[in-house]
Amino acid sequence: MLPTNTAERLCKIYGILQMIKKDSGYVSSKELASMMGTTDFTIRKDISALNLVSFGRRGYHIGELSSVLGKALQLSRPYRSCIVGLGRLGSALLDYESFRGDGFDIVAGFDSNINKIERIRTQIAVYPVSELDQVVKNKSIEVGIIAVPHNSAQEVATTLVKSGVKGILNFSPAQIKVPSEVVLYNMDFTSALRFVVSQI
Amino acid sequence: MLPTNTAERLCKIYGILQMIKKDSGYVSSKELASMMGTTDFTIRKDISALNLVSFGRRGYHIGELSSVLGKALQLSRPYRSCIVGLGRLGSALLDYESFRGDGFDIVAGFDSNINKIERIRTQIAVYPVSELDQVVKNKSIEVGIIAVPHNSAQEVATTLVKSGVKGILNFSPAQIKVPSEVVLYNMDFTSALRFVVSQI
DNA sequence: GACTTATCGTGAATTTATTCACAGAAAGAG
DNA sequence: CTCTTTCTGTGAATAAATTCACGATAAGTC
Ligand SMILES: NC(=O)c1ccc[n+]([C@@H]2O[C@H](COP(=O)([O-])OP(=O)(O)OC[C@H]3O[C@@H](n4cnc5c(N)ncnc54)[C@H](O)[C@@H]3O)[C@@H](O)[C@H]2O)c1
Ligand SMILES: NC(=O)c1ccc[n+]([C@@H]2O[C@H](COP(=O)([O-])OP(=O)(O)OC[C@H]3O[C@@H](n4cnc5c(N)ncnc54)[C@H](O)[C@@H]3O)[C@@H](O)[C@H]2O)c1
Repeated sequence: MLPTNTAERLCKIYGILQMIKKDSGYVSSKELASMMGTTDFTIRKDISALNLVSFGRRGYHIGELSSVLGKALQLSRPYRSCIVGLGRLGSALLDYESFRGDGFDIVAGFDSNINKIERIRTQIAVYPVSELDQVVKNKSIEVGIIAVPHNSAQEVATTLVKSGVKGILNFSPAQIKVPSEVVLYNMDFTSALRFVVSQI
Repeated sequence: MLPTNTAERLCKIYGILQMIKKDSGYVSSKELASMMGTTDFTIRKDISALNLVSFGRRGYHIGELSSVLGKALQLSRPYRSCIVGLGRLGSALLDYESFRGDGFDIVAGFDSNINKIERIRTQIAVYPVSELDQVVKNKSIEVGIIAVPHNSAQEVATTLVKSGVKGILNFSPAQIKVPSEVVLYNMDFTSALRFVVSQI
């Protein structure tokens, strides 16, 4: 498996490639490095983990690199995903159309508040959280996005895992636990802000 | 200065301490480790960088550790912050009351859309983005949170830096550049989702 | 007060990540 | 066709981060 830091950077590179796809067909390690705030050797080392052979003095062919990365990172097919908790943040995520183009198919939203579910206006199907297990199984949802208050986060995570979700993106500040075979990534805004001021 | 990973974990620890403050007065490296998904030696090494002396068989005194961490990470005073871009995400952030309790004083919001500014209902003062420079200077705002579309992100970042902001949290997927003395942290949801599926 | 136990602090060992240095490949110029 | 330039790929060197091992300390127990 790819080293963690390498995988993280490769995901970033993949995103950049999607954005610049229309531009001239090649991109160099130096250009990528300057966009990502790292060095060209790091980029080359990262990419060299993919056994891509594309020499010359023009850099990497964007289409080719993109496709190799897509395979290595398993990004070449869309992932069925859901959002749990449709408050301020969750409903913003539900409405974010770019996810589809980025390879994430948001196919369901869940909330515990029935009134909220009735009021919500969106293309995406929304359900009471009591149906989470059933819907996740029926729709073979693989990724769960948690946007509930921190005191409900563990409970939601546990249900998601039981229902068969393979990966979780957690927006709550709660420290949740999942079995080691399930991938968990935390996006804690407050921690991020704290890190920023700690580095000032 | 603290090693990057250490600083990041210490911020997380600080957040945990704030949450469990009411509980019994001590917490051990093992407990922290299990909450954070790391090991007890790592926690102890991290904390040992702070020259905290607190022996015994009860672990760390929560109040004491919290105060030492607050000093080391410069978190012991509130930081004046602003949000630029009051769309779906930005307005959710503007409304997130917990930031205040977490030591971040959101004192202004900005948007380029005048109609939006008039319609927004919030306690926090909102301004057209044309006044950003002036307001940031007048209110001595230190931290900027970017929630504008990716094609405006660099422009906003440049203005924030010119106005004197010291740290930036960027929610757009754009790869923005700032002078090295300004702290930049990116929260790219799509990259995070990609990382999750790459690890599945 | 001696004994037991849970926990910390930290130097040393190990693993992981980054950086360097340079050979090799292709594109373009003359 | 040869020379120059601009890239990549990668083994070796360096740096950073994590893990281990264990002595030291204080709380609780008898
Ligand atoms: N809003 C922000 O800008 C912001 C910033 C930082 C962190 N967060 C975190 O993101 C999470 C969501 O924040 P928010 O502002 O959207 O909160 P919110 O209160 O607006 O929304 C939470 C939603 O979750 C629903 N909910 C509660 N328990 C549930 C359960 N067990 N199952 C399903 N749904 C449930 C509620 O009905 C509500 O609709 C929180 O953990 C918060 O700490 C939000
Ligand atoms: N909404 C989400 O859930 C989500 C998810 C992932 C990433 N993001 C990113 O977060 C950012 C904001 O997303 P959003 O969904 O809130 O977008 P949005 O379109 O709802 O809001 C963007 C806001 O920025 C304002 N704006 C545009 N240019 C500006 C400028 N130069 N100065 C000040 N304000 C300006 C617009 O008027 C609008 O109000 C985007 O970069 C998006 O890619 C959002």
